[in-house]
Amino acid sequence: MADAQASSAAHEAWELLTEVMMGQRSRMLAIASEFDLAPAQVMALKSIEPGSPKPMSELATLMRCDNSNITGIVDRLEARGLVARRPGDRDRRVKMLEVTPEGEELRRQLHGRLSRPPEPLASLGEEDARALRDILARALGRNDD
Amino acid sequence: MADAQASSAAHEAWELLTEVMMGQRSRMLAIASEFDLAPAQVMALKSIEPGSPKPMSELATLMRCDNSNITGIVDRLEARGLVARRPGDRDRRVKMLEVTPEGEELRRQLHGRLSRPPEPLASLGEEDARALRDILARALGRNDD
DNA sequence: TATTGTTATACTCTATAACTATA
DNA sequence: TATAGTTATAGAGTATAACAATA
Repeated sequence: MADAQASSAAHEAWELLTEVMMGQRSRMLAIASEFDLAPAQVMALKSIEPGSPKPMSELATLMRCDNSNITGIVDRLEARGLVARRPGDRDRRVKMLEVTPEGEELRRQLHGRLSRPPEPLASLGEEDARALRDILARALGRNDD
Repeated sequence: MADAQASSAAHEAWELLTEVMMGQRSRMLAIASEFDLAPAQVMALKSIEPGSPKPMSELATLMRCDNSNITGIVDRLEARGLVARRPGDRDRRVKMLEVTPEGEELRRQLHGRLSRPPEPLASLGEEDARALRDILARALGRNDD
């Protein structure tokens, strides 16, 4: 019964969180189209960190989609000069993805736009913002004790 | 400078929140495919509440997409017997969308799967869960004071 | 034999523009 | 003229299956 009580507050929190997320959908879409990128392209670009090339299959895993999709997504990013395919060193079947200088710049701009807290969070008082941060850190297992 | 401090905690909270949301993506996709629905179809079905028919244009607004997309999405839901188009009472140009009994049942099942808090939230202690709920309620303007 | 990435195919989502039937 | 919904079209994402090169 302690369990039922516990899940009630978590349940309500999840419903509110869902609402926050839904509210961000249009913002994300707007930012993506600002940069003339499809949402999947944004996700791919965010996933490839400068300085640490990734096999295509790893990108597929991160994006939870089939390898065959990645071919097209990377084709389009490569056509725009944002990422590049490089042959793998050991296994000649794999192709490593890396961000070009242009890609890095766009990535920076994207991050600048996406990392800004949306209205609901920005409107929180300092005390609430800190408490929220700490609770989320615990939820994600970033224990600071 | 109080502002810079304030946005720092909100900023960190937003980064953590983004992480929570990303973690839910595959869950959402999995649940959608469990019911043989595309993500946009899930969103449409969730948006049409039983007992309160909606014009197609209103669905387009809710889903942040063009009217023309809604035609196809509703076509497929209607072909599966989940929603129905009904002529508008006053303005004969509009078509009202309503959920069929089958649609209501599927909606119920969907909600049952989607409304369950995901791992990070479910793992929170009761005190954190309540605090999280209250902070999110304030963030969304659900003031209880 | 198994795996990485590609290609071919088919379906869904998306926006734009042109169209219809109403208003 | 303007609006609600459709159709036509084109581009992008998605999964499946078949394939080439490599392991």
